[in-house]
Amino acid sequence: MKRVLIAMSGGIDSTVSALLLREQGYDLIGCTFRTFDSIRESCLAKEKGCCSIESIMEAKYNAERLGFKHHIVDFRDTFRQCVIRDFVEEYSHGRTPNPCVLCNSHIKWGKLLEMADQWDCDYIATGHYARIAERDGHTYLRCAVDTHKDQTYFLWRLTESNLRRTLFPLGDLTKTRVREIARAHGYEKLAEKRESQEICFVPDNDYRRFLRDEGVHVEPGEYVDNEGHVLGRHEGFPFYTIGQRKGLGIALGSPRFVTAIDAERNRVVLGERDDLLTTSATACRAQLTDPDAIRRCPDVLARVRYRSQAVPATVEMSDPQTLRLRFHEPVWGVTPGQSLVIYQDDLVVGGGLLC
RNA sequence: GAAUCAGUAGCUCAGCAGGUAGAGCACAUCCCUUUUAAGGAUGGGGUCCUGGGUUCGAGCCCCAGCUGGUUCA
Repeated sequence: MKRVLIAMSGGIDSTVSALLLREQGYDLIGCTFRTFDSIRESCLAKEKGCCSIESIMEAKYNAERLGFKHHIVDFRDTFRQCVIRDFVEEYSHGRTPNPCVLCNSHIKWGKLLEMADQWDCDYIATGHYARIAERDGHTYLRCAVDTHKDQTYFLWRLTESNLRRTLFPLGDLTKTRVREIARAHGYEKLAEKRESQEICFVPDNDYRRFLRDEGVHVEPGEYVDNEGHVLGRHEGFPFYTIGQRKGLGIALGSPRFVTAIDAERNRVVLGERDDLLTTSATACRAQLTDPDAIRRCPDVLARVRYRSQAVPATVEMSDPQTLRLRFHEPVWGVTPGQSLVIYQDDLVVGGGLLC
């Protein structure tokens, strides 16, 4: 009997995943990470985040109810080292990070696989909406059947060896179906639960407050236009992101968007919506499943933000670490720090960090 | 000092034979969403500079004042 270590958050997706795997006859061990302490009052007042103590206990309870062992593992130090530090660093440099991408590769897969070895597990499993597929002898991440819930964007950093030991029980299911399964098994409350939607270590959804608490230096600066004319004052560049419109607190007659962030001079550049259209982009720290395949066939679909439309593009590789993309149509809001994920058909063929 | 223009929602402005006000932007809430955003929907907001006067009735007319801009001396 194959043994699977399943990551459980206490939410519906991982619980249904466990349920399905058990039905498929796997021997399960459950595991929940303790990644962060949300001790802020403002956080406690809000709904419990996926990493709250309540969720951890719920995960444990669900595992026991399903009849398998469950471990709570304290990764607070590692999480801070890998994920939070990068998050704070990136914002401090005027960039906009994807903490989930780092967490997935370092914590979820990195640590989970170590533990899988420790506990003699053949596979690890999570409740992500994604699939795995083979092509030309390579193992690829593949989009979920439920395109609306597809989470491959956050998983692009997983390696082939990661994927070969991974099971995604929800990849072929729609969210609606997952809810039905939960209900059918008596998990009524879980089925009704809202989608979690905030950064897990920022349960009150106020990342600005979080940055302040983490000691990021923030001081007011100037809004300027493309020519450098001063338009007004902002609260400090780390509080803004490319493409942001709301919360600028400045009225200039027509909608303005953040088009650039100048961390050096603490300036935030505002422009019109169309100023954010580009036909090229560069991504660093790139990763390709099969670089040769991309050289042979460099036409891809590129996604520049989670849930944004993937656009046809051509990849030019200068060095293995860097991807240069030429979009066949303008894309809006390329943002340094965000992930670039490239697809061929519904396979994730690579990704990188936009710069 | 004189002449002149302006003073209406947080901002920029529109309004009219004189009948107790509107638009864009901003802002708030909700929807969407395991990042930041975007997008969609809904909504809150105004002593119409002040004081008099004319009128059944004034943001709109008249007088005075205050404030700001411009021009002339």
